[in-house]
Order: sequence, then structure tokens, then C-alpha cells
Amino acid sequence: MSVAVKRDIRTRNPAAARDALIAAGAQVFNRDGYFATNSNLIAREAGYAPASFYTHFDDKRALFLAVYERWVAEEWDEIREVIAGKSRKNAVSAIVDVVLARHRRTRTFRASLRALDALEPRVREARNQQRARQVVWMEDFARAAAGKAPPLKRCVVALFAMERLLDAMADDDMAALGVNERDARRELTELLDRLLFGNGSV
Amino acid sequence: MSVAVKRDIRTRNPAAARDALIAAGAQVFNRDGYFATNSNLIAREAGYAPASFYTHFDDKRALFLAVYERWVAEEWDEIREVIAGKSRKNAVSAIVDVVLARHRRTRTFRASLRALDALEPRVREARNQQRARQVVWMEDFARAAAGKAPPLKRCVVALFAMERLLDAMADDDMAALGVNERDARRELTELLDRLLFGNGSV
Amino acid sequence: MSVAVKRDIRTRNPAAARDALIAAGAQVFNRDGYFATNSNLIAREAGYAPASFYTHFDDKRALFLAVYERWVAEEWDEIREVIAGKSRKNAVSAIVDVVLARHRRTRTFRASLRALDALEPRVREARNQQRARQVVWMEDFARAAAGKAPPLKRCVVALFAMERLLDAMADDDMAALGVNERDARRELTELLDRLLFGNGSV
Amino acid sequence: MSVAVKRDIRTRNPAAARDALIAAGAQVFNRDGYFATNSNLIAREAGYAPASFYTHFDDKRALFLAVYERWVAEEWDEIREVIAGKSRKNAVSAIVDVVLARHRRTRTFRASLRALDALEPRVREARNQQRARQVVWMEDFARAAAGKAPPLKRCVVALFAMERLLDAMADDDMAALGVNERDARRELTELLDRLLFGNGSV
DNA sequence: TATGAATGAGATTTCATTCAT
DNA sequence: CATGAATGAAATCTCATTCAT
Repeated sequence: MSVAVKRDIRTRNPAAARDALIAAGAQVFNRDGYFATNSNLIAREAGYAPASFYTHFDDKRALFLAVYERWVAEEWDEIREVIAGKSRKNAVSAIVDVVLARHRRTRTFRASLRALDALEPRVREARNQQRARQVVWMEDFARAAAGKAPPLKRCVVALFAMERLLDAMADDDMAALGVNERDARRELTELLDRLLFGNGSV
Repeated sequence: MSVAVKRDIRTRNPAAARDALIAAGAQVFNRDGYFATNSNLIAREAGYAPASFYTHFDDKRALFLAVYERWVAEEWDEIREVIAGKSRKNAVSAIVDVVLARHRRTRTFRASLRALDALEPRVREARNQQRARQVVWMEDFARAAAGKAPPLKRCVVALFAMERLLDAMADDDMAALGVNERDARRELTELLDRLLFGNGSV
Repeated sequence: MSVAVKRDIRTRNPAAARDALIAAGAQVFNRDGYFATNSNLIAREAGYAPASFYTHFDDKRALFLAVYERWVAEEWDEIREVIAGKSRKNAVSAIVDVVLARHRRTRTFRASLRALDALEPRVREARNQQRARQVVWMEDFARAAAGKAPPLKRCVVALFAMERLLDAMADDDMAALGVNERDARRELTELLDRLLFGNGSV
Repeated sequence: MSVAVKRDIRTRNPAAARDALIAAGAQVFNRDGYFATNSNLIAREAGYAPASFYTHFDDKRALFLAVYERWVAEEWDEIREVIAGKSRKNAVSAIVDVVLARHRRTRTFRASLRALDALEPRVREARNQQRARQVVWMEDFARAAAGKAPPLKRCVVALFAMERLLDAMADDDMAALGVNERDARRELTELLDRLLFGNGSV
């Protein structure tokens, strides 16, 4: 039986169980949203009994944190992969492509993330740590491109603006206001360029 | 008895009941968050029985929508009041003051709003309608100030950027990344100025 | 249907519901013991849904306290009733009869009581308040019988000794050690007499 | 590693494992109470896995019994040790000292004991066997002191009274009723004296 | 004998919603 | 319109016990 086979692989392999729960969590959080689901369902989707959830995570919140961490790691991986060997200009465009596609695939997950950001201090911390990493990366990128990095405050402002604009594009809020994606992308690129390099051309 | 008096006023006065429920909802959503509260509790805080909630609202979601609408209306009122008789330059600064203060007072409410934005289509629609109004206002403001309005796409981008930056300031995410409020405000103002008027000085 | 009739009587009568829950609790605590039962079951036995339990009591512990209070009140009532019009000597004997019979009917309940005494501060307090009342009663009784009351410390000692001896008799621990009830009663009476009146005859 | 050493000693040493479980049980029952703990936790505190518990005991109840037996044995040991070479009068006082101190150290354990007494027939039996031994000891003691033993019924009554009074003192129930320890001890001693030797002086 | 992992069964509790008055 | 009471449905979490190694 397939169930038996499945069990054979996973049983007594806690790392695989954790993994399966994180994968199921990612899927379910992104399908139903954090608040519209529960640990029982996620455990079942991962192929475990409800009680087994608690062998690996303290509660739903803890699983969400793990899912978020994996989500972030995957984003960095994807970005690293896609910019390898690309020119600066093409790199920016490729990053926007990648992130926008990811955002579109994880719309409901991101909504939960935004909600938990304000509700769960641990999520907040994790997000701000992630942003700090992004700011450093931005500074390095700008330095490599223009010889010197813009002031921290400008990078941070650029980061938050970009965060919201990518969300708005991925969630079709831009479109709802009558701005098509091509224009939105161009405006975003220009904005980043101005902020990070202090001029209007890429 | 005061309770009796209270009842006398409210009983058989559906508008007052609706009002009281919206006020209680605003308070509770901002204190406990949308997901951590329930219609029974809100009804009680408004001075009504749980069942009475359903006389006025279909469910918690419907109440949230009404609270959001009132929240938006209050913001416009506050802004209108504060910019009356101010110069353009002072108006922008005053608006930031007012919105930032409001944001700080309604931090948990806004978190729920961001979450519901993605979870409840009706909330999404309401927010985008509100944004459409804001864009029109921005265009008018820019036109009055500079003779001509920037293209729609630029206004929309400015709006989303401002939305996120004000949230980040009010929620202390800027501070968490090492940017103090004064700098953040200056960067925000400059950014808006560049986007709406195409230059770097206010 | 009898269920419908039952509902008709109880529905929308919170005092009756509370009452029914206390009665069911008394029965179930005495049948299964506090730790071997649960609020769902008690609610069902009282004719209510599990959730209804929480309309009337915070938790199982709170119900236990209410059951204990009723149990104590009933004991005083029974004693009052039985000693009415009896001579001093006959009164003591009648009280022992009544208490012993009650103890035998409530053996498992008393076991839970002894356990909770140490586990739940509120139960402890309630029991010590009850003991304080009993001590006052003893002092009054001794004063009426012998002209003066014995010192408090002696009354308290007498109370605790009596408490344990009645428990031991009712629970057949005396019998297990080879002491029959008649002898046990005589020893108990003599002990009380010595303690309260300082001599060996009643 | 110390953990490895610990394992080396215990592994494949069922007696040591049993021992460790009883010791952990004694500690945990006295810290958290019988009903507020579980076999998984006790096994972990003993340094074993949850499943190992079942290699040595059928269930939590069986462990409790073993803990009780050890508790009783330790009491006899302590008493034997402390009365060695003491006069009769000093012996009684020393016993009260020892037992009171033990009771105070094992307050929560005793509470569980009193609860299980009525809930678990095996515990009941074990306690009554222990009481039978105590009665024999009392008879011997009285015989040695006064030439002849009091009747069984009197010894049994004395035992139960003493049992409760020592519990009440150790649990501060005496104090709660306004009787200080010194007075309580004097009353207890006098009571025993009267019961066992038929007079009022020690 | 020892164990890590897994789980069935179940207890506690919450809450949106209904219903009779 | 207002309501107190009641509850079905469900989510969270616990724990004794089993099983394969």
C-alpha cells in the first residue's frame, strides 16, 4: 500500500517529519491562510496524525516561523541563482522577475505574514533581521555599481518602498488603480535607481 | 439607574446600536486584534447582548468593514481640519504629523487591516477605493502646487511607497533598522517631492 | 417526549441549570471521583451540552467548590434537624449517626475533597472556614453543657481527631484494623467527652 | 561525556532503572502532585525515555505504590535511628519531630496519597497494612512503658487521631484555625498519653 | 533492556449562531 | 429591536501506550 510505503520512508526520521510539516505548512498557509487553518489539518496533509504535530513544533505559530525562514532562504537561493553571471542592469530586472513570480505564487502566505508581523513579536523580529540582511546586500550592490553606497537611511527607505511596490504589483493592487505592470515595473526601477544611485537613468 | 437610562436611550434605536457596535469594534480590534476577538465580546463592550450583534451586522467581517470605513472617514476629517489655511509646504508636514499620530494610535487595527486585505475581498475593494480617492487628491494637490499633475503611475507609486513608509515609521520598523524618525521623515518628504514634482527640494 | 419536557422546564432558567449542574456534579464526583471525570460528562448528565457547562462555571474546579458548599450546607441542615428537641447526650449520638451515614453515602466525594484540599487553595480555604464554624459550634455546645468552653486548642484538636475518626469509620478503615463500629463509636464518644468536658463519662 | 557514563551505569541494569524511576517519581509526585504529572515526564526526569517506563512499571499507579512503600520504609528507618538510646519520653518527642519534618517535606506527596487512598484499592490496602504495623508498634511501646498494652480499639483510635493531627500541623491547618505549633504538639502528646496510658501527664 | 517517534483517544475550551420570549 | 441562554462544531493540546529497532 502506498500509505505503508510512505510511512516506511518517514517513520522514525524526525528530520523528514519536520520537513514534511514545513512543506505542508507552506502549502496550507498559502492556500487557506494562517488563521483559516489549524495544526490538525496541516499534520494530516503532511501524512501525520494531529498529535504528531506537537512532536516537532510547539504550536502553529512556531511552524509558521519555520515556514517563513524557509521561504526567505528559498528567495535568496533563487535570487543568487538567477543573477549569476548577469550584468548589473540585467540583475536588477531578473531579481524583480524572480521576486514578483514568487510573490504571485505565495500571495496568501504573504498576507498571513503581514498579519503576524504585527501580532507575533517573533515574526516581527525575524522579518526585521531579514530586512537588515537585505539592506546590507543593497549597500554592497550599490557600492559595487556606483563606487560608493548611499546613506543607510536611503537604503532603508528604498527597501520599504520596494517591499510595498512588489506586494502591490503581485497582489494586483497596482492594476486595480489603473497602472499596468510594465509601467509599474519601470517606475519601481527608476525609483530604486534614484534612491540608490542618485539619478534617473539605469 | 444609570443602566436603565442607558438602555432607555438605546433600546429600539438601531442607529445608536450600530454606532455603539462600530465604536466598540474599533476599540477592540485595535486592542486585541481582529483574530483574537469575537462578536460576543464586542457586543458586550458595546453594552449589548451577543445576539444583538446579529441584528446589525452579518458577522465580525461586516463589522470590520464598517469600522474601516469610519476609520478612513475620520482620517479625511482630521487631515481636512489640519491643513485648513496652511501653506502647501506646511500642509504636507502637517499631514504626515496627523497620519503618523493616527497610525501610532491604531497600530493593532492596521495590522488586522493588512491581514484582512488579503483574506477578505470586500476589505480589499474598500481599500483600493480609498486609494483611488487618495490618488485623485494627490493629483489635485500636485496640480495646484506645480501647475500640472504627474502621470497617474507616478502618483500610484508615490501612494504605495508613502503607505509603507508611514506604516514602518509608526510601527517602529524604521527604528529597528537604525533609522531615526527625523531622518525617515526627511527621506519620505524628499521622495514624495521628487515623485510628485520631479525635483529634490521641498 | 421526556427530553422536551425536561428542556421546557430548564431552558432559560439559569438558576435551575446551575442547580442541575451542581446536582450532577455531586453525583458524578461521588461516583467516579473528581479526577476520573470531566466537565463534558457532568454537563451531559445534567441534561446540557458540554459548552453549556461554561455558561455557569469557569471550570471543573469551580463546580467542585459549589458542590462542596452545598454538601456542607446540607450537613448542617441535617444535623440541625436531627438534634431538634434532643437531650445533649442523645444529640451527640444523633450527630454521629447522621454524619456517619452521610459520609458513607459520599465516600468518593470525600476522597476527592481530601485530594483537592491540598491541590486547590480555594478548596483549602473553604474547608478551613467550615472548620472554624464547627469549632465555634463545639465551643457553644460545650459551654451549654458544662458551663464553660474548653480552650480553643482543645476544640481544634477534638475537631481534627473527630474528622479523621469519622472518615476512618465511614471508609471501613477501622474495620480493616479489626475494630468494629460499635467499639469505634464508643471510643470516639469517650474521646470527645474527655477533650470537651475533661472527664470520661457522658 | 557524563551522559554516556550515566548511561553506561544504568543501561541493562533494570534494578538501577527501577530505582531511578522511584526516586524521580517521589520527587515529581511531591513537586507537582500525582494528578498533575505523567509517566512520560517522570521517565525523562529519571533519565529514561517514555517507553522505558513501561519496562519497569505497569502504569503511574504502580509507580506510586512503589514510591509509597519506599516512603514508609524511610520513615521507619528515620524513626529507628532517632530513638536509638533515647528515654521513652524523649523518644515520643523525637518521633513527632521526625515525622513532622518528613511530613513538611512531603506535603504534596501526602496529598496525593490521601486522594489515591480512596481511589486505588491497592493503595488503600498498602496503607492499612502499614497502619497495622504501626498499631503493633504502639502496643509494644505502651507495654514496655506501662507494663500492659491498651486495648486494640484504643490504639487504633490513637493512631488515626495522631495521623490527622500530624497532617494538620504539617499542612498548617492548625495554624489556620489559630492554634500554634507548640500548643498543638502539647495537645497531641497529652492526647496520646491519655489514650495509651490512661492518664494526663507525660 | 532501552528507545525515539508516533498516535488514538479524549479533555478543555472557544465562539458564531440560533431560538424563544 | 433586544436578549439571555443554549449549543454544534471545531481547535488546541495532552498523554498513556505501542512499535520497530
